[in-house]
Amino acid sequence: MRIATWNVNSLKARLPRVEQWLAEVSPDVLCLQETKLTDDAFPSMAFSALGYEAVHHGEGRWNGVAILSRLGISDVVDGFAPGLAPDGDARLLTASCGDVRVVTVYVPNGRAVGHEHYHYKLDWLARLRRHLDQVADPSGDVVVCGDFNVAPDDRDVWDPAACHGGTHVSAAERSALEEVVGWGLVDVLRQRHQEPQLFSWWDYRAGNFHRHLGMRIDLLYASAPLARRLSWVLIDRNARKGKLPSDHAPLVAEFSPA
DNA sequence: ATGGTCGCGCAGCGA
Repeated sequence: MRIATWNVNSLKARLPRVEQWLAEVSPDVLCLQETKLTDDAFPSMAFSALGYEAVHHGEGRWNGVAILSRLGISDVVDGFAPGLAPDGDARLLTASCGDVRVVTVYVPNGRAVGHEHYHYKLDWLARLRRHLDQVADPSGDVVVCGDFNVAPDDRDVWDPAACHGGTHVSAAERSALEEVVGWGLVDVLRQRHQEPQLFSWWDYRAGNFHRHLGMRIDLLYASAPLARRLSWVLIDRNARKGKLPSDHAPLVAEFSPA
C-alpha cells in the first residue's frame, strides 16, 4: 500500500496540482491538511474521477482535513473520539482504508511559546494520544500522519540555534509528540533515513526553499507491525517547486502486503 | 533593502 500526506495550504488553490500529483504518484491513500474548505465545497467529484473515495472534515476559511482512498473508506470519526473534549477546529480525521486504520492530523501551530494557542497545541497533542486509544489498536496496521507542526529533533530544522526559543522545537512540544509516539508508533522516514536536513516545509518568504531553509514537520507514523513492512519512504520536494506550490511537500511511504 | 510570501477575502490576520 502506498500512502501519502500533504498539507496543501488551500485545496481550492491547489486542486490542479493535487490532481496532477495523484496521477503521477498514484497513492492508494492521500491525507490532506489545510483544505480551507467547507464540507459542501469539497471537490469530491474531481477525486472520484481519479478513482478515489474521499471524506472531508472542514470548516471553511481555516484548517480542514481529508482522506482520499481507493481501498474504500469506513468507520469515519470527525475530530476527537466521543468522551474527549471536542475541538472547535477541523484538525483531525480518522478512517479505515482497506485493512489500515488511518488518522490524519493538522496540529495547531502554537504561534509563540507561552501563547494561549501554544497551550492549546500541547493540550491538543495530549488529547491525540487519548484519541488513538479510542479509535485504533497499535497491534494492528495503523498510520498516523499529517502536519504535526513539531520538528522532532534538531536534525529536522535548518539551524537549531536560529530556531531556539521558537515554536516547533521547544522541549514541551517535543515531549508532547513523544507521548503520542509512545502509543506505539514508528517515524518511518527516520526508520529508513537518519541524515539531517530532510525538510517537508519551507517558508514562502525570502527564497527559503531555494536556500534549503526548512523544517521537517510533516510526519508519517506507522504502528510497529506496519512499520516492519516499509518498502520505501520519501519527501517529494519536486512538488514544492514550480508555479503555485504549497509551502509543504508531500511525504509518501510504501508498505508491502501483510 | 530591518523586509522578504502566500491564502483568504477585501483589511489585516494567520502561517
